[in-house]
Amino acid sequence: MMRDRQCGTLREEDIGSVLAVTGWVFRRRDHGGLIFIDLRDRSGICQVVFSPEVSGEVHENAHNLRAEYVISVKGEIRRRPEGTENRDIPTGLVELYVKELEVLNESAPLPFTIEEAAETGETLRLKHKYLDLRRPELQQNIIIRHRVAKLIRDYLDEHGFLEIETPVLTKSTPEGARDYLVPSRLHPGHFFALPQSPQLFKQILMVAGFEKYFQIVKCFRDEDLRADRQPEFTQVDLEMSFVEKNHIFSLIEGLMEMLFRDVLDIDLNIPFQRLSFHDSMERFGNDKPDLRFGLELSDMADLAEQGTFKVFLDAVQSGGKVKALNGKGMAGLSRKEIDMLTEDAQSYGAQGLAWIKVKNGFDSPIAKFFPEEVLRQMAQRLRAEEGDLMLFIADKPNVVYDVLSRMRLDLGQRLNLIKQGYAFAWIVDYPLLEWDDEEKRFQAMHHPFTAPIDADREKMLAGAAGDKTMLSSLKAQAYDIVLNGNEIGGGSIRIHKKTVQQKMFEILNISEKEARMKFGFLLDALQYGAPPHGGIALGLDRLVMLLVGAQSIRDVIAFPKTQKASCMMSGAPSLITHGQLKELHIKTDGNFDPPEEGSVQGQG
RNA sequence: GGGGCGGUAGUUCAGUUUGGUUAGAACGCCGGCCUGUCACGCCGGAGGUCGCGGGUUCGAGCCCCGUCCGCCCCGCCA
Repeated sequence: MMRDRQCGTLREEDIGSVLAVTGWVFRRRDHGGLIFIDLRDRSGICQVVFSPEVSGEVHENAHNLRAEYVISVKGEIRRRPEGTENRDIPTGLVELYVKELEVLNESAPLPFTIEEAAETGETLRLKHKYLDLRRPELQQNIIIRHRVAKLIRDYLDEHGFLEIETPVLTKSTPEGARDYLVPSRLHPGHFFALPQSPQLFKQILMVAGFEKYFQIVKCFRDEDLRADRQPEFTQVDLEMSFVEKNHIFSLIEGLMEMLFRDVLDIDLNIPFQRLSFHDSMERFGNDKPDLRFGLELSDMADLAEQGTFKVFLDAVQSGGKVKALNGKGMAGLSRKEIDMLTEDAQSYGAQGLAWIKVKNGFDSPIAKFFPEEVLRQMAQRLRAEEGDLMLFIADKPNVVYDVLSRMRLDLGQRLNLIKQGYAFAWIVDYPLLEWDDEEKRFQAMHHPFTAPIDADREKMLAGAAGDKTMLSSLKAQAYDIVLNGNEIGGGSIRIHKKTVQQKMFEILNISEKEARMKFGFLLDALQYGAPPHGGIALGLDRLVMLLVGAQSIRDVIAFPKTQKASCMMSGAPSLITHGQLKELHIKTDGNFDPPEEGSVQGQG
């Protein structure tokens, strides 16, 4: 080892010892006489001192040190002179007086300084990700990510789970997201797909009798990116046999409890609250509510019907909804400010925004359409008091939910309602199916292997595949886990009987031939004694993002991709040679000018 | 595919509204001075394809058209 200790570990008890440390020159303060350097390694920083009184030669050489040079220094640990201690850092009571200096490597001037990297444009940081990652904050994120993964492995191991790998080169399944495809050289015209998740394989592992499987695994989806979505991301994927959803819930609750205690020293309240999909939509407008604050939606349809405001009446009569939020203390808003709220609502898809100020009675352009008593009941239902602003959206149900759920988040922020902390919830009783108006058929809301709730199984098996009302009413044994308004995982109890699975395909209008072609291996497996089973997949990137308080999962992924799914550092994706294309039996249709054989590949 | 914001020195930004002399600041970098600093200080210096292409104009960082890249969002995706 080139060093005796790590920089961040030096303490008072080391005073008098002669030790070697290595690291990067973080900051230098060259006084001409004395030279101070903050030396940084993974553990932290310590101050090293070059004094001509210790060694004239070493002191002379130290003038040439620059930012991010990698050095090894050896010398005596001394107590800092009284009054010069730095109480802000753990090593601040001591310093290393350098007797020997070795420059292990020099560094070119940096494109951005390590300490100010956080304020540097992301393009540049992504291009030089190795420098961005030198920042203590980002390094901490990656270290915590490691710890989380390690804790999860240990926890699941203790609970009898086996980590089993599944193929990365697998079969394309057109359901769900767009696949990343990999051409097969040995099968011209054929393609592998990178897995969107190991769904089918983990179910087959249950049929194989492993009972408890897990994997921390990369998944791939060729869809557009967001701050919390990358084309390749990591799932904590698990599956269990002989379980009901409650078993999965308590397993995951125990896991979260352990993680939050270990990483954040926070005691979570378990079990987490459960909310049906229906209630979540009615109360919060979406199925990933941020439960750190109230500001719930209230249904106003019955009261709206007692007035003569045409927009409200039309909405109710055409099967829509009228719902409202209470803008606490917002009655003082000017007309212009309310117009801005209206613009927000419109940008979220609403036709308009109706409002009533509770201020010396009821102040609103639409107040005249309602009897005083109805207005009072509206206020009562919203718990609106003098000084509040009632905000209404009337439209098709999905528009009302969508607009108000977003306005709820906006107002929560604006009114500073969002409390510090971590609010978990299970969202349960999802509809099994979802009508796809474009394709005029039902889609599986979760995926086609999700079982209906026990109470609905017979109804599903007996019903006609075209019975829209019946099919819409079926509930699934599917569940999502939500944290502070983020979906961090989801899963279901699966169908383990071939007859039910076949019925499911029938409902989804997938022919037997088509089902065989796409999922034949699963159907085969299901007929040989498949146990009841179910599981869940957690988004590791999002979970770590929330644990470290990052704004984007890019900050918890060592080498993330840009919004256009390219890697600024490596230049991927890149053109390939004619020879490579030919070997794969692929012709591209554009004039992309692939590089010639043997030529150096361009960097984007 | 669509909407919004951004791209000017190594970096972060100002300058764009209203086109006009030599495009500025801070930090960083280079040189000098400095023995208790910790964002060290002081003095001096270098550093620019104003993302790229085209257009309008006597004249474009600024106006117009196109295009590329990054970020946020919708669609998409669980």
